[in-house]
Parts: sequence; C-alpha cells; structure tokens
Amino acid sequence: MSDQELNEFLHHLNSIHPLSSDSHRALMELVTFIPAEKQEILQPIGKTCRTIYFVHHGAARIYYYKEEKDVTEYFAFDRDIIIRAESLFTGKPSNKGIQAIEPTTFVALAADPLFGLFDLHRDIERLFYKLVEKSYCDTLQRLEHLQFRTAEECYRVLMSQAPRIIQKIPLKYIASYLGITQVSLSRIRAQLG
Amino acid sequence: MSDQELNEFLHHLNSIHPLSSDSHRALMELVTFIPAEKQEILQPIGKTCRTIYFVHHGAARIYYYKEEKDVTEYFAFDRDIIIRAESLFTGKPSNKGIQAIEPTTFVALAADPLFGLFDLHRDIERLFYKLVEKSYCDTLQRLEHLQFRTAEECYRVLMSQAPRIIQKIPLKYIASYLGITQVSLSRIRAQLG
DNA sequence: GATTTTATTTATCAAATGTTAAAGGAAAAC
DNA sequence: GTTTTCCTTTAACATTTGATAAATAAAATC
Repeated sequence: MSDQELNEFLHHLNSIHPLSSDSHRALMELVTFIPAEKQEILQPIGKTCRTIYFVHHGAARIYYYKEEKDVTEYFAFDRDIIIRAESLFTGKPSNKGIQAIEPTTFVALAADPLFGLFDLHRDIERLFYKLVEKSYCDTLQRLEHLQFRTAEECYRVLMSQAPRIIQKIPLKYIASYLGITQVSLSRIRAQLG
Repeated sequence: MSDQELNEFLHHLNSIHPLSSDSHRALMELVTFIPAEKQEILQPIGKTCRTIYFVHHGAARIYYYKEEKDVTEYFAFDRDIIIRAESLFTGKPSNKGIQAIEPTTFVALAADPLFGLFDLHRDIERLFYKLVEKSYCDTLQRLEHLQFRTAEECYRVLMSQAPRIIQKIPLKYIASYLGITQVSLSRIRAQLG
C-alpha cells in the first residue's frame, strides 16, 4: 500500500469524526491493506468476526446460505464499512461470509487492538460508534424497504437509491438481496424495459 | 413512580453494563416514568426522536404508514428499549411513531442531557452503545428472517423466537410486522392448527 | 347486558412470484 | 479464436399471496 492510500483512508475516517494527530498515529499502526481477487473469500462462513473491514477500492458482499441457496445480505463499495456486526458484538461465529465481487482492496482493522485504543483515545471510540450508528440506520431503512413491498417496488427503490448496485453487481446477487428469485428479477427487468 | 420501580430499572441497566454509583445518581436525575393507556400514541409520526424510551411494563410498537397502510416495524415488551434510531442519530423527523398496545409504563431518558453525561460518565456512554449494538444485531436478525422466506416460515420463526408476540399482540399488527396481509396470516394460522 | 364497533376468519377470484426447464449471451479458460 | 462454463432471459405451469366481500367472533361502549 502507498502512503497516499493510507492518508486517503485516514482522511475519510477523519471526515466522519475528527481525530487528534495522536489518534491518527495510533490508528495508522493498525491499518492493513488487503488485496483480493474477484470472487475471493475474505472471511469464510463460520469464522468469528474479529476484524473491521472497509472496501478501499472495488466491491464486496456479505452472504450466507439459506437452505442451500446463496443469499446476499449487504453490498459494500469504495469506503463502505463491511462488518458482520452480529458476530463482532457477540463474539459468536458468524453464519455469514465476506466475498469480493470484483478485484478489491480492503482495509482491515483488527478489532481487539482497535477496541484497546478506546480507553486512551476517546475520539477513536466515538468514530467507531458513529460508523455503527450509520450501519444501523442503513439496516433499518433496508428493513423498511423489504417489508411489505412487491418485488417490482423493491427493484425501483434500489434503482433510485443505489444505482451502483444495479450497474456493477451481477443479477444473481441482486435478486437474493431483494428477497426474490433470479427469474423473478429478470422478468421485472424485462417489464421495466 | 415508586423508588422500587426506579431501582428495578437502574438495576436492569447496570446488568447490561456496570455503572459507578456516581453515574447511577446522575442517571436517576434523568429518568422519568410515563404511563400510557392502551392505544395511546407516545410519539406521533413526524416528530424528531429526542428521547430514549424503554417499556417498563406493558407492550408497545413502532409503526408507520406505507401507502395508507399501517405497518408495524418493532415490538417492545418489559425492559426493551424503544427508539427510532434513524431519527435519533440523524436529527431528522421520523416517519415512524410509538404507540402503546396495552396499558404501559414507559421509562424516558431525554437524549440531550443523556448525551451530555457521556463526557464525564464514560460508563453511561458505553452502556448506551451496548444497547445500540444489541438493537442493531436484533435488526440484522430480523432482516435475515424477512429476506427470502415464505409467510409461513416467517410465522414459524416468530412462534419459536418471540412467542410473546404471538400471545399478546393482535393479529393485525403481527401481519404487517411479517410483511403480509391480515388475511394471509389468518389463513396460515388456520393451516397450522 | 344490549349495542356498537373492531378484529378475525372464511371464501372466491385475481395477480404476483416460485419452480423447472431450455435457449441464448456473455465471460472465462484454454 | 474456440471451447467451456457461468449468467441471464424466456416460457409454461404450480403455488403463494393479495384483494375484496361477507360472516363470525371478540371487545369496547353505553
């Protein structure tokens, strides 16, 4: 990784919650860049989540299996955080995995050393919880969209709110993300022209 | 409110994250008990969320309207937190409201004074974020259940995971919570005997 | 307790989505 | 550039769910 990339990432964090130069330095120690090929599994299903990841460049997803079927729970693009919160916060193994959808560079922050910084660096703790708040709000909104919509409405919402997903992501991943089959989604797409 | 109730509530908070006696006292100042009748609207749609509520005794829900239709997003019972996070964390008005389902006593903590305690009482801040983490994880699990399930599966999951809901809550609220119509839910119930 | 209102069930029909299979396209591998 | 694999579309049919209306049951009001 280049210094420029590292600064780019830290600058991004700083824009979410301002950090002292001291905290900056402490964080810098923890940051690792991880390249992944298309389709590469960054975190397999079954492993406990002990790392906070971000997509630096590229695209990734959180996925799991429901009765043999691959289901996508979340998409992440440049700068998005990607964590399996239900595992990170409970310490239990996750039934979800993280996969790169295209060639992707991840930023990794090991959870334990990061949490260890919280006592001395309050701004880092607050930054982290701002990220959690944001993820929580996004999840609530997603729930609202999934609940009580027809498949077509779901797709329309996605088109307007997250066009990147429609553009970059294979249909098969989008379908399960919306809670419908690939065939259904293809049909809807045909209808909408 | 009785001292006993107040202690009961603080004891519950303490069990989530231990609090110093100093923090205990500070929190005590902020706690208000609010009685509500059946059906009473505690927080109307459109108001910005500036209070962290808990159900002390009773049952309540978060609801909103989607194209004229009443949709339940969340149920809360004794001790459960009930917040509209997307409004609390963004400061924007919420399109959701809070309603008592049966005669209910709420505990209220005004957000601004509470957040004001964070600088001096780190344990209170950490307690609060533990509650947020828990809510976030619950929401993720709910999303997982809604995504890609038939109505019947949703109902089965609810029966096993939250029997209180089935027992105490009117069918019309449960239906929208599961993302289906009342008629559908009634049909499913009949099938399952 | 009778009356009124509200909630739930049942039935019928229409619409949406799932399932399976096959064909066409696109991308990857050689 | 050809072959192979994987992804997407299309079609036909089955199943599920939604919409509407009417009947029953339960709860609230007087």
